[in-house]
Amino acid sequence: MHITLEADYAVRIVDCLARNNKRMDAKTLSSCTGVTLRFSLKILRKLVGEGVVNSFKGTQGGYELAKPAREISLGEVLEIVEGPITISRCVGSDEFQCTRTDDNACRFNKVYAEVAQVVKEKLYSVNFER
Amino acid sequence: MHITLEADYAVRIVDCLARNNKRMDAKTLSSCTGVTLRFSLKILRKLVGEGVVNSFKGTQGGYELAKPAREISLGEVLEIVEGPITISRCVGSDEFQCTRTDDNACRFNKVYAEVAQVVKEKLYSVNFER
DNA sequence: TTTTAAGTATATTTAAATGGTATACATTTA
DNA sequence: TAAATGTATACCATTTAAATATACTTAAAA
Repeated sequence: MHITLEADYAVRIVDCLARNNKRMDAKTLSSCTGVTLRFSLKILRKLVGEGVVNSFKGTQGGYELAKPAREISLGEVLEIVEGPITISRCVGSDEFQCTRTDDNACRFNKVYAEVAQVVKEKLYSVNFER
Repeated sequence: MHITLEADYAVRIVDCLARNNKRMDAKTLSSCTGVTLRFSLKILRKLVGEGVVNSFKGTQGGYELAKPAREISLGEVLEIVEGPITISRCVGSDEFQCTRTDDNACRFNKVYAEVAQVVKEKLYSVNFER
């Protein structure tokens, strides 16, 4: 029940941008966060795609937060990289569907859903403002 | 942020024992839970080792709960199979230790620890009584 | 118009975790 | 003592995660 390294990296990157509060190129971000350049680019693309980060091409190009740090939540960043926060694989309408037929099969899925909800609330209550 | 299939299997097995409330051999448990016999045995060993299930050898042997279903929590079973419930890899004194040195590195680990605590409380509040 | 930096797309590689098997052996009880 | 059952250890296969590589395109500023 861990977050992936990639998700942790994404958090570092957003945090780095939030703390410096200026446009930064991928190379600088890479050394700031300790994430390899290539992998940084990969993650940055996802963040840009979901509207958390803006990118700028050309000289003096780079990345900056697309909105105030206060409006970016930890949960948001994690879900961009990890997908929806769920505990059980059955809960949530993923591609993974439970195939069990006995009625007691999913007795605990209700619990898992509740847990996921609590986790979500907690993670969305934290933002990147210093 | 999912539980593993193995953990889900372990829950099924304990649940099956709790619902039937009698000694059951591995083969029966296997067909009851839909987990392969071999893999059931592997999981059962862990459950026996941690005192959740008792095993009996010989003819009429098999497995039964080592204590009342009410006293076995979902969290307990999950942690037996998955290890300690944590969100970040740094939090919790695992073998994995954070090597980052900048002071902002673990700004979010406090949050992760809180989340893990909430998850734990929720999972330990549910037991296997019908 | 050249340089710098990012975008896109795809593919490969490596490593770790997960899920599942196989073999050989030990114990118990009818 | 034989049949049924559990134990221990090692192994293998698959999947997922993490990281790298290649090649080409687009955009902006000096």
